[in-house]
Amino acid sequence: MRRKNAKISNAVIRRLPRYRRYLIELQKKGVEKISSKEFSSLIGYTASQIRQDLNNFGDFGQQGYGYSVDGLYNEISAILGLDKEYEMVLIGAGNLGQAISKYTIHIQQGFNIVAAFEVNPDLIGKDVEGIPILDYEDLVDYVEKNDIDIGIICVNQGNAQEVADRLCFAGVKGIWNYSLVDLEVPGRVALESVHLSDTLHSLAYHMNVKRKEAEEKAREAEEALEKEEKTKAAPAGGQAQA
Amino acid sequence: MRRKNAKISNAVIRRLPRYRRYLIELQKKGVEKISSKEFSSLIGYTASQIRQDLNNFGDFGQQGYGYSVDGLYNEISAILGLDKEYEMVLIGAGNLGQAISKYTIHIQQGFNIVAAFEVNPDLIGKDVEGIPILDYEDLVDYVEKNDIDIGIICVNQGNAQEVADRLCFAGVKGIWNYSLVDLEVPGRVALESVHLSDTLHSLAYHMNVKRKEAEEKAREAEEALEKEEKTKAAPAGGQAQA
DNA sequence: TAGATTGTTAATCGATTAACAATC
DNA sequence: TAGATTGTTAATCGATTAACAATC
Repeated sequence: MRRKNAKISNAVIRRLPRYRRYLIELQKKGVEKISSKEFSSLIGYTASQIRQDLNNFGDFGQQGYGYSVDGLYNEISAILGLDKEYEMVLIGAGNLGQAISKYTIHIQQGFNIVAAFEVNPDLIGKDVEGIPILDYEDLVDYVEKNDIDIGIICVNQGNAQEVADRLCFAGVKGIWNYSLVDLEVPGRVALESVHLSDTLHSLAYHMNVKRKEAEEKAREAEEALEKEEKTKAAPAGGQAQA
Repeated sequence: MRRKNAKISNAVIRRLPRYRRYLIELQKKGVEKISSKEFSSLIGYTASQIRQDLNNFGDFGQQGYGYSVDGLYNEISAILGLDKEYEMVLIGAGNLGQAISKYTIHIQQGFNIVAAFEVNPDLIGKDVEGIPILDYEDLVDYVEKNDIDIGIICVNQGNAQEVADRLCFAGVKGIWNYSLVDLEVPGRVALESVHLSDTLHSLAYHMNVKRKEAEEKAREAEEALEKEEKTKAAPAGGQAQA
């Protein structure tokens, strides 16, 4: 199988998990093969885009046949690195941190959260579904000794960069950031930031656009109605166009 | 102030909340004005892009001066609709739902969560920081009677579309979706999906790319070293280029 | 006024879509 | 083989960057 080595655009990468989700659904339904055309009508990307995307990584299909659902699922999983295991720590065991951890433990196979870290003495010593909550001061030591791959940052804005610095110093390979800040990390560390409030603001924008559209439409309908009534009031053919 | 009416691309919209976050930081620091060039070095977009983005909505700047930090903050907030209030309900009061609600209540001014809905009888009748947890069967009725704007979906995959259907039927204007599914909603309803696992998978991909890059580099360094040692072993000037 | 910086048009770059030859 | 569908090249579309005239 041929591999291309050009840099893959981020737009493509963001689509891969979605392809994978739909492939899981197809597997559940027992579907064995799918053409780019069928996949297109399911997932909403053009068939052309699907073929282009996949061909960034190899020739996964077969002319005249399509793509094997199992095969494609395995390929995409491997491309995303989901055939590997990851050791993770959580920093900030508040509501959001605890929820994200539970969510990850239950839904994400291969992503193992092994410890949480806190500054709050009321939480240190407790646990989140079996994950011990340790003292934040011991973070660097723990990450180094236990070869942690990923740090999940769920602390408040002000401390997020300091947490990231410690994690990078201690040698993590990736950071999953839920704080509101845009972190700075060295080039060797991968960073994925989930700015929840940004998504809410984007939602608010789109709601307002739709509201304005609806108002505009209502206004036009009203005008049309008024015009009609005027026409009715005037004698038929009264005001000619000329 | 002139307003353009062409459709704004989604790429622009996604940048607006980020501009706003940086403007808040500038306000905190007491900065009163900023040029697109200064803003660029802060936020990481090009000065040209910043001016283009803002000019989609109006002439917010002043030649020879720059942009007023307060003024721009207010404009962007208004564009995003953050000068309004929103009534919200949560559907699915599990770990993630509760955490998202608490997060939203505490951090997002203007977004009011007024009720949560559950099918689990152990949760119905309890509350989340003062928000009552009600019976899911009463959702439509409650949304209609209380003019709810936004529904937050934090239920499991299988039920998400059904929840969305009920919310849309009851008349919400927007849905903030945390389920794993890509929901179908009528055109009049705004939808923002936060696929947390997709972001984790994207992180895994980038980690693996960086790992491969590092391995490649290490391999090259080793080869270079081997070559050097061979050269050292051979007599100086032994193998000439000619 | 001169200098600075915007708003906006033009040029470039990149991503998506269309078309079709290759091939199963 | 004929039909179907991929892989890939070419065309189009859209977004970003550069350049500069307008103007504070």
